Amino acid sequence: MKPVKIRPRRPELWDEQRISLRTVERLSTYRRVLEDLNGAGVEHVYSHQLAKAVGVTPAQLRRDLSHFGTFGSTARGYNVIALIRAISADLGTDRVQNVVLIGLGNLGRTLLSYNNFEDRGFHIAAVFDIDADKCGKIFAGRRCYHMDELEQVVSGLEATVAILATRRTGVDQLVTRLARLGINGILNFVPKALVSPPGMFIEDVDISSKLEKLSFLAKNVPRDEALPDLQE
Amino acid sequence: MKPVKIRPRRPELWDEQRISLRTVERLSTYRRVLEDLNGAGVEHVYSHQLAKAVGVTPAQLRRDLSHFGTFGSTARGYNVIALIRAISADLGTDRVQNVVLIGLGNLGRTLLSYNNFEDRGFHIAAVFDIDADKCGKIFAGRRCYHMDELEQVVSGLEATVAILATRRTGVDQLVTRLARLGINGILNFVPKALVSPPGMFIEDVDISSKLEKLSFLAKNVPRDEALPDLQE
DNA sequence: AGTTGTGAAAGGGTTCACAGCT
DNA sequence: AGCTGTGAACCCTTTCACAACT
Repeated sequence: MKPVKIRPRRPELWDEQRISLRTVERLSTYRRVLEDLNGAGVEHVYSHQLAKAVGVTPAQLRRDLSHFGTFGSTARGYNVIALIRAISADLGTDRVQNVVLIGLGNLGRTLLSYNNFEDRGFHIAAVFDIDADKCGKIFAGRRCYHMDELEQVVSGLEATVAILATRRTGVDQLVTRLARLGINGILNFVPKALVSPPGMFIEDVDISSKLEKLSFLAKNVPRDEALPDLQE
Repeated sequence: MKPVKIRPRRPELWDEQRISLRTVERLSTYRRVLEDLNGAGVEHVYSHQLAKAVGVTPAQLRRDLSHFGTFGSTARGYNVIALIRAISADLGTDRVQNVVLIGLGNLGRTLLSYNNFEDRGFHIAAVFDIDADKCGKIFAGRRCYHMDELEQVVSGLEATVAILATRRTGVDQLVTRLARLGINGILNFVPKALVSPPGMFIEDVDISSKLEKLSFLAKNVPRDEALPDLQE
């Protein structure tokens, strides 16, 4: 995975500031664990404590954070709330973002009623399906629109991310349609390798693939090789 | 991500055969795309063709495959069916595997009726929930068992992988219970950093985290930096 | 004494480029 | 001519280890 050149908040770092996407992924988990600590009333945490709780090395945690600024104090470690705020700001989840959901099958409806999204700063603002029977009906408080209304509805939402939970047929055209609407990130549940237009980021969620990985490990890795800290 | 020492099928390669887990993950997608090609009647494929279809470089594809044997012919490239068989054998999905599903909320029920698992060689052989109201009832053809029956039911299944779709409370104890039952792989949908007993592999599926990654990219990456081939 | 942030080193993964083959 | 499989080079990521600090 190539690192990505980011647009830093402080212009003096503009040139050649590169962040690994792995670092970004870990930021999510850091924040989630920090929320737990905060809920438990913890105010300050040392890198080795937080690192243990998320399953990384202290050095990696400190390195990851150092890309975004210096948050720690030598005496007390990291202020939990301040660090949550800082990570949220970097991820862009410090304000609620509208996302669009396409496909209201079993999976789509489950995602729609998945509270975790709202908790983490994402609001499913509109839902779409091709099935005319579903359109007009209300699902988890949202009226379902027909795919034909996509352009019209989405343009008013300022959404940049779409969740794809449709069947395989026609997804490629759908992706280009979304790109034209200003969507530049897709969370893809369709088990198919999408062709991504320039400027579009696609994150695949392939659950079967994870099962296959586990199957491989169960089959090939001797018990004593399996380390407790194996992380993704 | 550390590479993993595997138990090679050919003993002459025993010492120091190491496979990157990234390679294993890609194997899944190779196979999926190969199935498509096979369905379209394609018999042979060159590395550059297959690589383009899955979104990796030809060199990487060849390198990945080379860890498991030599499958290609200089003249005709790779035989599609033979390669599917070889990858399936390596992943361990050449025979159907029983898996266990724990938690029958919205998500659990969706996973239960998700055909993709069966298509890819995984059979959900038993489902469990704590809710006494659900137990005894039939969901997608499977009787729901109570968590108390876990030991009794699972021991007869020869399952090595469990899918966790429960609430957060009590998951850690659940993981150790599963470990004692011979489960050594967990597909975890619970948004919590699990502590993994020795010998246990845990794959987290954190959908919100992927949204956060997309949010970061949308916010920080200049349009012209977003490459069409950005893969995970 | 014990922590953070970070140069430098080590380790791991990807790509290059070509020998060997058809 | 054009492919595969692979040593070697390159690049990216993680870890080490320590100066600066409280």
